[in-house]
Amino acid sequence: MGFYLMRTTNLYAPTLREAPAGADIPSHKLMIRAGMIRKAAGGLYTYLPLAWRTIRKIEQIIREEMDAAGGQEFMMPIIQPAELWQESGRWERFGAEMLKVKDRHGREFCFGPTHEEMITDVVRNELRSYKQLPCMLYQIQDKFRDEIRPRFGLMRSREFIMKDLYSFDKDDAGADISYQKMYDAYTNIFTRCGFNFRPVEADSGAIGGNHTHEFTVLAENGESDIAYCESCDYAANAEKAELSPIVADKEDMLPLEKVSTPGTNTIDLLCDFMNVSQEKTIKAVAFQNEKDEVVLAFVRGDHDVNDVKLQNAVGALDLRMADDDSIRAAGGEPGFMGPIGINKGTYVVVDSTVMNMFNAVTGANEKDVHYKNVNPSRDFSDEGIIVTDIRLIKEGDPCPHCGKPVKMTRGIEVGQVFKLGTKYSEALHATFLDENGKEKPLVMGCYGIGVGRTMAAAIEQHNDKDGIIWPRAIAPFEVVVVPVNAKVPEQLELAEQIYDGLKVKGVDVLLDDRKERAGVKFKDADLIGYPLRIIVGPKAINNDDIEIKIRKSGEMIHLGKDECIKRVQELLKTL
RNA sequence: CGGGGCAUAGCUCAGUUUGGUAGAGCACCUGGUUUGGGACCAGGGGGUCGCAGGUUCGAAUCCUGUUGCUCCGACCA
Repeated sequence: MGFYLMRTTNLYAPTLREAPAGADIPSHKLMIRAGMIRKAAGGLYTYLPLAWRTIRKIEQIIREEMDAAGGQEFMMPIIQPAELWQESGRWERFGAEMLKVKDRHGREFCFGPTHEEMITDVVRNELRSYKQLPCMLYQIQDKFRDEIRPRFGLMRSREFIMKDLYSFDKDDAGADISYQKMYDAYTNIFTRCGFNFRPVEADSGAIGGNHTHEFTVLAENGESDIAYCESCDYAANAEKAELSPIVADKEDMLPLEKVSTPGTNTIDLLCDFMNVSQEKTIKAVAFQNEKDEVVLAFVRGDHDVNDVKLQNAVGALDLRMADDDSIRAAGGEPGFMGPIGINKGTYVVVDSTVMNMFNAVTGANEKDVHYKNVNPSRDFSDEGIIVTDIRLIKEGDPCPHCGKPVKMTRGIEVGQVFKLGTKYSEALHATFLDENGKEKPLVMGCYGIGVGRTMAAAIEQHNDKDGIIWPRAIAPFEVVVVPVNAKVPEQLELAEQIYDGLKVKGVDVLLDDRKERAGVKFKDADLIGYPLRIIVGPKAINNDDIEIKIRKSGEMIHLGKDECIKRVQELLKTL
């Protein structure tokens, strides 16, 4: 037929029986074992042909949806001049994650960890009129972030492929429309990729901005904790999920009293000693911000601190656990901290729920001493304390939308949509003239998809003990044709005929013509995870009995040569 | 960055305690027998034992330093 035969003998896909030490999660192990990726260094991977085919299919789906939503594809450099980042203030703020380099003249650059500054610079001189708006530009580009701890293969690598689109509108209403278009496009993309996913409300993080959703694939090995509601459509990243204060039953406020509580430096020990429930205690957690100032957070004993909320509450760039010396310097005592008696000027953040408590127990800032009958509404001076929601959501907490108990699950964040507002356009003076000739900053949005991570997430969600189970849309090949014994000319010829027949119909097909034993080829087919396998053996030659095996269900279909092509096309539609 | 672990053949690992000729399985090459779920037999290639110092007649093994990888905690697509 004149088609180039895509043969396994001509495919660089070195499969491995065992995964190298250090690959821990299924997607990482399987990508290595299936001959898809190889590691060059920590967080740096080569995409071998099978992986690259899948990457390109994912990219193609993204392109189609971005274009349909009005996006225009373009390309920016990966190396970016320091000046732009200094202008936006992120040269320092991005920190060590940004890989900085100097050219031969000593001029400073960075490897782009993201492209807000670049794009704003591109448009600021020539996107000047409201008539040019809205405008959406996107690229599919390598980015580099010098991650503290790259891990899980492509899930958290340092160099990674990302689609990023930037929208420019003349006002908030326009930006909302762009945001919604992208939200819908993302929904289409991840649906087409075969995911079980949820768009979740999220914190906007270092990138800035005020409204954002993360598109999260539900999977055991995800790095995000997701709270979601089965009664309504609420879903949020745990670090974002807001909580209303819990109202405790009213009690008479008893007089504040110090009690000796030797050795009770944890909530568990304290509750045992005092014979009270955790709900009657106030837990203290001490942090330090980037200026080494101490931030003391107080939540109910059975609750945990949400450090993202806390960070936002005090406007910190960075928070870490405080060391004991710093705690003492602030007037606290490790293990026995309380809000009463802390030095003025120290950040004291109290969770809203705590303020509703009655006759609670809290540390007295002296070793082996607690206060009892603490009534925050009476005993915590308003002066200098911050009262807000800093609590981490947990399973069973009331849904912020409908009040029903929420569920928790793990997820892999594969995409994120942001309303940036005018943060970057103001910093970089990217303005346009409106209908009245008035100069205004562009209203921006940015929208990212981690392409490699999307591939990894697909494997996390679709695998079994034998290997990968690709959704058809992003499989490296849709079908593999396996002559059981490629040394038998009749089998090879029939397999080639079927290959040609499928190829004519536009099916993405591979011929496993290796002169290996059948078992080897079957094992590889399962490992690599082609959605369909067509087996051409002696039965096919003698009895016109060709077998189609469906990878996902394991189902085996027997049919004749004449029906084969048509049936494969039908089956593919269901996978 | 903090805390643990590891570094020996392409991959998985033994050998290190007690210093004395560098090993196995898988993979690879040759020949033969096999051929519907990772075959078998015979032969073969392949390692400056992460790197640099030191101790010793002699170091994969002991000492010091260093680098890389990896797992656990704080960042993120």
